[in-house]
Amino acid sequence: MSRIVKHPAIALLDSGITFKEVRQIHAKLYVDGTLKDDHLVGHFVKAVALSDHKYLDYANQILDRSEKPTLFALNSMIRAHCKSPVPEKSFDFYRRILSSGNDLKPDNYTVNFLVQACTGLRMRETGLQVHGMTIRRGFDNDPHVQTGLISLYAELGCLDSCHKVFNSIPCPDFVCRTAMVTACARCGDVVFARKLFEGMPERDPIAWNAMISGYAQVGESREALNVFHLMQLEGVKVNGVAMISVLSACTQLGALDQGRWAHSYIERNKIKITVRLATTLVDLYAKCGDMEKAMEVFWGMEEKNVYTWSSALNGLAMNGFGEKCLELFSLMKQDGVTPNAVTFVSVLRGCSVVGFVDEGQRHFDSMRNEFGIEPQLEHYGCLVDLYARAGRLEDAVSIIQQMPMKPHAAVWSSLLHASRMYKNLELGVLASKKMLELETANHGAYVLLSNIYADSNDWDNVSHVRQSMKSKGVRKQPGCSVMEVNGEVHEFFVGDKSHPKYTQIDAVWKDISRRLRLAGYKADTTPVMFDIDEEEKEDALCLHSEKAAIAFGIMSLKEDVPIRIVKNLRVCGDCHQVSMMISKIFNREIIVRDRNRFHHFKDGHCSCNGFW
DNA sequence: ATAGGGTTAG
Repeated sequence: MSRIVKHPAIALLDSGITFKEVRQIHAKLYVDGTLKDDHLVGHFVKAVALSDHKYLDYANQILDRSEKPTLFALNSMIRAHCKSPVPEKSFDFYRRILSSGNDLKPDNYTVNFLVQACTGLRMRETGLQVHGMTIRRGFDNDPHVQTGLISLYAELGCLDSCHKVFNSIPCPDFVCRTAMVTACARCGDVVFARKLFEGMPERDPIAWNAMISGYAQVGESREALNVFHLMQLEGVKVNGVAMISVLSACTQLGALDQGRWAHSYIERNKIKITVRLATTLVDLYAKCGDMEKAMEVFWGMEEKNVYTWSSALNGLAMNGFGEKCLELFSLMKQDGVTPNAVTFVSVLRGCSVVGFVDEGQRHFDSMRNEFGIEPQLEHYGCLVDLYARAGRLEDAVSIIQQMPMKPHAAVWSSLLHASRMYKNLELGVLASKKMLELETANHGAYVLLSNIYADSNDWDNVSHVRQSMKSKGVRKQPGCSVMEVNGEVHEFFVGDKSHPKYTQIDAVWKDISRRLRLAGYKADTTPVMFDIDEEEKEDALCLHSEKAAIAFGIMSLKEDVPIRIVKNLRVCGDCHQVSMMISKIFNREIIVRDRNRFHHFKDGHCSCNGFW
């Protein structure tokens, strides 16, 4: 048997390479006879196939010219396809192995890549078949395969199966345990994930990252940051991947100071700023309301991908800079970056916040016509919102009637909000009824419906709505505001008195109320009627969570520091008005991120111009 | 000659 020496030209293919170069190398190898050796063809096929998904078809052509493809070459094709956009093609090459008669037999590599292909496909049946096959062929004791199966079942959402596989392994190594930590966290059992993590005899940086991202992905951002601190205490080396999860936790919390600290940590420790990491930074600053900094990072990036552009576009739309969002979208296209379905959600929202109906419609149409993207439910939702906000309620209704899929509650919710804003009782009633058909327990729909009736002084119906709400036992998701002061995250719940400085907050709020009343403020009582429980209403000190947060901000932050609040629900009309007034009376900038967008309150105005 | 666990946008 001859020794296999890799051709130097093949080594060139390891890094990013243009198609032209691939062809040149191919020609060279053909001419010098290298491709007569099937083993070397295997090398070449692997190098081409793995260097870029775009070259997969070409790699296949090379393979087809091979007299007898080697198992290595076919495995390489399976491997390259299983992480491509078309994992199903992996099975074509598996069939080629099987149809080669006795010449070739699937080995542990083959099954491992097939398991990964199933993971990419997220197809239960296929996954189960491949699992059965690994057992039949006796590869279910292979640690790589076992770990792959755990990841597969996690992707399928079958936590039970993950446990079965995991429990069948007598002594799982730390790679396998890490996969299991991720599997549990993704499938919703973050408590067990933590238990496994704590029980690991050996934890490398990847295991730590799995735990941090596990918490970040289920929204337990504070615990994610806690684990990150533990990681540092233990002296584990932190890398860029961990920092992505850390930044993402800060983003969720709206913890700008901690996010800034993480950013400087990255720079201090010379952690390589990849496109992904920088994109996360753009998202961090955008979602913490510091759009200037977000764009500074964005423009500073040498390489940007569709995620990067989409983050920036989303940030601009969320922060109310609709026109800038649309300008940036043009630049994106000029730059040759192809927008995808996610990008269009941000673009359509950008149009929405500035009321550019026609332009929004044009972009919507361009999805299919120019980019071949079939608009999804979300896009129709944006379109309805676009027309509804602009007051074109009838157009919004006709879109809902004509959309090719069943409208979801959010679509009706857009119409409902707009109906109230434009005082269209009839449509408001229709929208809330439709909304409640879809989500019987939607507190917001009841509140808005009752507000609509209250607006038109229809008190019979107000009490009717109220009763049906009670009889159905609808409970409000408790309002919660989060605010960071001196790098510490404070949480405020509606009517909650547990904050250590509650007494002081209460006193400050009383002072604020007094000055608001002096300035002519009258409480908007309609939302109050339904936004709070009986018990709370009797309590003179009841505050929506953002009011408590604002009071705490005023007493804890210097005057020139903006008060930044993240809220889990939409801001109510009363809080919105109060925030505008406080921004003027106290000369404070208040930045509230609610469920959907930002409100930048300054000098008595809000960036949303009353549309939210 | 090849393989398993962690990461970004709605």
